[in-house]
Amino acid sequence: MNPVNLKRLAQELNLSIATVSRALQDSYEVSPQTKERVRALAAELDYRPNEYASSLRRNISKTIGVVIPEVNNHFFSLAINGIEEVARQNDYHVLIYLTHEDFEREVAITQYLTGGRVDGLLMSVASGSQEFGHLQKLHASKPAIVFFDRVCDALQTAHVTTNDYESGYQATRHLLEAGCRHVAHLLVSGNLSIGRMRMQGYQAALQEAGLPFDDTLVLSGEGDDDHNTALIANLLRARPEIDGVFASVERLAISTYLACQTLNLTIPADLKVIGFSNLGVAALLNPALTTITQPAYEIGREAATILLRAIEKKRPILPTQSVVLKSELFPRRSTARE
Amino acid sequence: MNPVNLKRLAQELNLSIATVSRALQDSYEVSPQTKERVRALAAELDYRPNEYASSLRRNISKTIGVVIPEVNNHFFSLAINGIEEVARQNDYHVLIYLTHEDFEREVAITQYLTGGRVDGLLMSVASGSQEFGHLQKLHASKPAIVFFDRVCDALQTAHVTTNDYESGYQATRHLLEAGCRHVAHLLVSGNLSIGRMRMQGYQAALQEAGLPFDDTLVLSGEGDDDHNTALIANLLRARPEIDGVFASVERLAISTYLACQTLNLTIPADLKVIGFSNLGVAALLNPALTTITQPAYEIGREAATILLRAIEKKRPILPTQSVVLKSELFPRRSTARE
DNA sequence: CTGTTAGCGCCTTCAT
DNA sequence: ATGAAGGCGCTAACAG
Repeated sequence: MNPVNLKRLAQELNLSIATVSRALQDSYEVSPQTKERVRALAAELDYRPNEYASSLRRNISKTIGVVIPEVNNHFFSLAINGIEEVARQNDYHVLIYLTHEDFEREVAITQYLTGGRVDGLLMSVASGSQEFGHLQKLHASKPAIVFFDRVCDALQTAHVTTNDYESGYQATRHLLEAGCRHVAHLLVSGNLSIGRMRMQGYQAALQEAGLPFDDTLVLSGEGDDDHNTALIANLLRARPEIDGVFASVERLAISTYLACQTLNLTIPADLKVIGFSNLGVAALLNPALTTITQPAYEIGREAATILLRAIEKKRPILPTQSVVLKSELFPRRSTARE
Repeated sequence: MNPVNLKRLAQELNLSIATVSRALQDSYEVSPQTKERVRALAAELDYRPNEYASSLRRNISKTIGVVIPEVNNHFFSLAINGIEEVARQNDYHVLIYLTHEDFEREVAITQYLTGGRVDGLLMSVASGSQEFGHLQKLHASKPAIVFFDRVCDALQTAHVTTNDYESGYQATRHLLEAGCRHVAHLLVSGNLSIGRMRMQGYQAALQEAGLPFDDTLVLSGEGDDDHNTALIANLLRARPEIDGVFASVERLAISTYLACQTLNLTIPADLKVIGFSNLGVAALLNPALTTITQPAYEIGREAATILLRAIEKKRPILPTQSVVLKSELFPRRSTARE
């Protein structure tokens, strides 16, 4: 059984390969009758073009890559959901790579990607990344890049983010208004743009309330969950005056909850907690956890849309195309998927 | 600036393209000195092979596809985590496709994949899929397929599953031993293998306890979360004798919880609930939710390992290579990622 | 050990 | 409206 390719179709129809190719692309310079004949046989034999050949020839892969820290996280899951949606609508394929917050892996992956495998890239940088030579090299090599959530400012391209400064400010104010006077702040990494923005919001709210900024109340939780939980427990034990916690990511909010369990602290009676979270259900299951939810699905859609549009138009992406979406305070539900 | 390809390297080194190619593949029939010269220049120019050309020529793409219902779900997220891990270790790329439990999409995706874009496929079928002609056609066309969790028996290949019958039995027994006499069962779809197995375990436990199987206590929740929650609330309202619920998937367990809230029922005082869940944190955040956790990460690793091994050896996958892993009852944590 | 040659399947001038 | 021919970048068989 011969493989079903253009050659085979051409032979069976007594046409040239070129004509068959054109017919399948619905070229205007092929007669309607011929088109019909070609299409009929293609359907009958279930012809599928070899996309690798096409990619090689046209230097376009119809594939985008998604590079994120992890997928086991509602924010990124929902974002992928949005990305995949847009990709499929435009007949693009989605390759996925996980950095696990590890700089080395991120570098390895970007190298892996230099070489035309993808037409574009959607990326949220790892918390350990401080240096961006690998991204610059990649960007120079070809693919368009759009950052979402965790941004890299060193590249001349668009970002899709949320109003992190404002959210940090509002979250902190929420605690202050509830009567807190010693608010701790938990963040993943001071390297990350989102961490910095949220922290600035936190500082602004404190300042506005006439409270001092105490950097010993700021904790950076970069390890695994158990480690972070222990760190938080230590902090709470050492500083009993802490009456509020603003967790800048979901996992730290949960670790805070667990730390409170071990210390027999009740939320929100003993300690008020507010945290970023896209795990809508967790908030529902435990109303004591106050949350800020990012529109993750929309972020994914938005980022993918900008990327694909730029690819199709073969135009570089400009920073001016960046988009800032709004997070939702105290949401009742996680973002729906469609 | 010329593109950096084999031709370019060959010219600059006064070698033939073939020799350069061989040198980069560390072929034994190239002198060490030449290899070194080639490697040095390749590194200097940051040469990256064009993988599409290579794929075209060798008819191997070093890419696998993952087709799953959704990613915004801890089970699948963790599975992807495991899959990506194994793939990267073996220098494979991972394409991802979401069916959203929709049969039509599943068919469209499989057609999309017929044509050599992937060497293999990892798949968990959509709940709406009852007919598997699309999968058989795909399988016949080329790529190796391994099913995980939601299996398709119609294909002659391996599955990676968990001990669903046993888990269903144990979950139901857990409720019976806690004194329940009217245990409802919630499942996604009677079409799915996992649904059937878990239900059989449920029935076996009832039978063993001398209780009748009442199919009006079995609810199939195929809609969205709000819809399911309403269905469950209706059931609980109409049948106040229900004192236990066995939810066969996480989302239904959560919907049960929400339904109880609207009815002012307390778990576990008024109603005992046990559910499959990979959302370890949710269970931690609400200890009233008793859970069964599948080793999702290991399932992903296992499935990917079987698939890649078969691809590398160019051997068909046999049903005898199937693996059954064990779910964990009442776990303290979700499966770690590494 | 190295080079020459012939494609993989597809697209795209250029010619008719 | 159709065909012939060349080449995308790489690999593999065959020479030497």
